[in-house]
Amino acid sequence: MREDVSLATVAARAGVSVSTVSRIVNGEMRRASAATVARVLDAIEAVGYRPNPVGRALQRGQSQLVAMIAANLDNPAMATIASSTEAALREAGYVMILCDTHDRPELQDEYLHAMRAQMVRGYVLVAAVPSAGLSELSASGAPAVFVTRRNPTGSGPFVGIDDRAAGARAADYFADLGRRAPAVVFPRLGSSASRDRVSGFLDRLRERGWSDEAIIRADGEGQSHLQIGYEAGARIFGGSRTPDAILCVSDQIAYGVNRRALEHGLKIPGDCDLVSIDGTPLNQWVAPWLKSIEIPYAVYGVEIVAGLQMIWRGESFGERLLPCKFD
Amino acid sequence: MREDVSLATVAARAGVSVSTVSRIVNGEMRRASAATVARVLDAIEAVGYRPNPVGRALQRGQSQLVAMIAANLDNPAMATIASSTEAALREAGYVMILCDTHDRPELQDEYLHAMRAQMVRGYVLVAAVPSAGLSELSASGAPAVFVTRRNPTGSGPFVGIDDRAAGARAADYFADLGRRAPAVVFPRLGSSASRDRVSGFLDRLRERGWSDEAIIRADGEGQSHLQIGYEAGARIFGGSRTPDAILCVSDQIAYGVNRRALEHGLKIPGDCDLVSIDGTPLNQWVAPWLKSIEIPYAVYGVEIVAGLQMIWRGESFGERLLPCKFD
DNA sequence: CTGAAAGCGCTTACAG
DNA sequence: CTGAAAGCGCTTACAG
Repeated sequence: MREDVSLATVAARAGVSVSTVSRIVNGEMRRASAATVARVLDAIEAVGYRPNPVGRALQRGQSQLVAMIAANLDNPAMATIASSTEAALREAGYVMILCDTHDRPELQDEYLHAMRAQMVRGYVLVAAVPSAGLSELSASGAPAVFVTRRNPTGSGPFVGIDDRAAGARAADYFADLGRRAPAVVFPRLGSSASRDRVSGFLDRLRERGWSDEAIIRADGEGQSHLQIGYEAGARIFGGSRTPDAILCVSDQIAYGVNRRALEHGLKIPGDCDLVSIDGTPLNQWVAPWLKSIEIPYAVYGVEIVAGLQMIWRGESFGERLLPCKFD
Repeated sequence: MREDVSLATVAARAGVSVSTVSRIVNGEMRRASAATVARVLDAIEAVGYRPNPVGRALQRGQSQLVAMIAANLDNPAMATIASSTEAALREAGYVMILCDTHDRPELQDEYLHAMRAQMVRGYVLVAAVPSAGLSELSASGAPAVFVTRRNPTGSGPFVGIDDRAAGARAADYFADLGRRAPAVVFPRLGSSASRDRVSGFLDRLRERGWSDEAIIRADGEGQSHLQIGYEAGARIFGGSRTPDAILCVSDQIAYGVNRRALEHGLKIPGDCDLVSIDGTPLNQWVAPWLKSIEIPYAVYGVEIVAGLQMIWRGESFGERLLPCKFD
C-alpha cells in the first residue's frame, strides 16, 4: 500500500518495460507472451499496483470524473438524484464531482469551465439554467445528460418524467372525485418542467369541461418552494373563491400551502384536497395528508449513467421518461 | 475558449519560456522584469489561459480535489452538510468529490483508496465507520476532518456539536417543565454522537433526581432513523408506562415516534412532548409539533474548510464544537 | 513479442 | 532576470 508504486515499479520487478506493463494493465493481453503476462500480473499483485488516474487522464485528455452540476442540493429531490447517480457512477467505475449552482448562471458557467479544465468524462446537468457556458457546452458536443429540466439552450439527452401527463393525471383525479373548484400552485419563474405540469393540468381540465376562469391559478416568487406555496396559499385562501382541490407542482410547495391552510382553519384533506408531484418518501411520515404523484428519483441514477454510457459508445440517447406512481 | 491553450501557447505568444510563464501564473512576479510580466499577463488574457489542474496535480503530487466521504446522502442533515461544504470549498478554490458509503466499511475503503489515487488534497469524513482503510488514513497523517462522528479509529480534527450538552439541555427542558416520565429513543447501533446525546440526557436527569429505572429507554434497529423511531415507538406506547416527554436523538427518529403516537391516539404535544436533536428547517413546515435542538449544519461547511486550511498550513486543529439553538 | 521514445501540461531546481 | 532540462505517471505509434 505504498504511494510510490507506478508502472515503473512493476516493470522493474517483472523485468520488462513500462510499455509492456501498460498494455497488460489495459487488457491488451494478446500482445505479450503468456509467460510475460503471468510475470507482470504477479508483480502487479505483489506490489499492489493501481493505475494512477491523474497520469492517465493527462495522457488521454480525459479523466474518470463525471461532473454533476445541480441547481440546489438542499432540495431533497436533487439530493436523491445526486445520491443515486453517485452510486451508479461508482458501479461503472467513475467518480462524481458535485457542483451546486444555486440556480445562478454565473456559478454554473464557472463550474462548467472548471470541469472542462478537469477533463471530466461527462456532465450531468440537473435543472440547468440558461447560460453562455451551457450553450458552448451544447455546441461542443461534450457528453452531457440533462435531468429534470431539458436543455434550456437547445436539445440534448434527457432523463425525467412526462410532466404534462403528470399534470393531466392530477386533473383526472380531481375530476373523477367530483371536485368543482380546482386550483394549481407553481413558481412564478418556473422551469419547463413546472410549466408542463401546469399546462398538462389545465388542458385536461378544459377537456373535461372546465372553463379557464373556473380554474384558480396562484404562483409565488423566489427560490424556496416552501415559501412559494406559503405565499400563494395566502392569495388562494384569502380570495373570494376557496378551492376544493389543489395541485402543487412540487411536494415542498404543498408543504407551504398546507401550512397556510392550517392558518386559515381549513382541514386537509376534507375541506380541500392537496395533490403534489414529487412523492418523496418523507411524505408518508410527516405529510400523510398529502397525495402525491411519485417521481422515481431513486432510479434516476441508473438511467443517467446508462445514458452517458450510450453517448460514450457513440449511440444516440434521446430521452427517457420514467413512469410515476399514483394510487 | 479553445481547448489547446497551454503554458506553451502563452509562452510562444509572449516570446518567453514556459518556465517564466509558469512562475508568473503562480504569482512569482518578482522574479521577472516588469516588462516581461506585463507581456505574459497580456498573452494570458489574450488567449484565455487557465492552468490545467490535471498537469499541475501530476507534477505536484496533489490535486485541487477534496473528497467528501459521507455515510448517507439521503439523510437531509448530510445533504445540508454536503451542500455547505461544497460552497465553502468552491470559495476556497477547491472542487468536491462526493462519495456515499451507505455506512458500509468496504465501500468506505474502496473510496479511500480511489481518492488517494486521485491525489486528493484532503478528506472530509462525515459519520465515518471503523475500517482498515480509515486506520491507514489516520496513520498516514493525510489532511482529514471528521464531521458529526469522531474518528472511530483514533483521534483527529472534528467538527460537530457538544452532544452530551445537547442531551443535557433536553433533560433540563423536561425537568423545568415538570415532566415526570421522560423517555429517550436512539438507534441500537448508534454512533459516538448518539451515545453521547443519550448519556448527556441520562446523566442530567440523574443529577436532577431521577432514578435509572424511572427513565424509559427504547432503541430501534437498522439504518433508517424513521423506522427506528417507529419501531421504538411501538414499545414505548405499548408498554406499561407511557412517557410524558421523549427525547429523540434525531429529527427523523422523532418523525417515526410521532407517527406511532398518532396510531395510538396520542396528542403531541399535549399528552406527550417530543424533543429532537437536529432542527432541520423542514420541521417548521411539516412538524410544528416537534421541538428541536437546532444543529447549525448550514455553517458546517465553512468550519470544515477552515479546519482543512489550518491543517494545510501546518497548524493544529483539534475540534470545533458549534453552538446549537433551542428556544 | 517487446522496448525506446515522445509527449500529455505542468513545476522546479539548476545554470547562466 | 531567464531558460533548458528533468520528471510527475501514463499511453501509444513506431521500430525492431
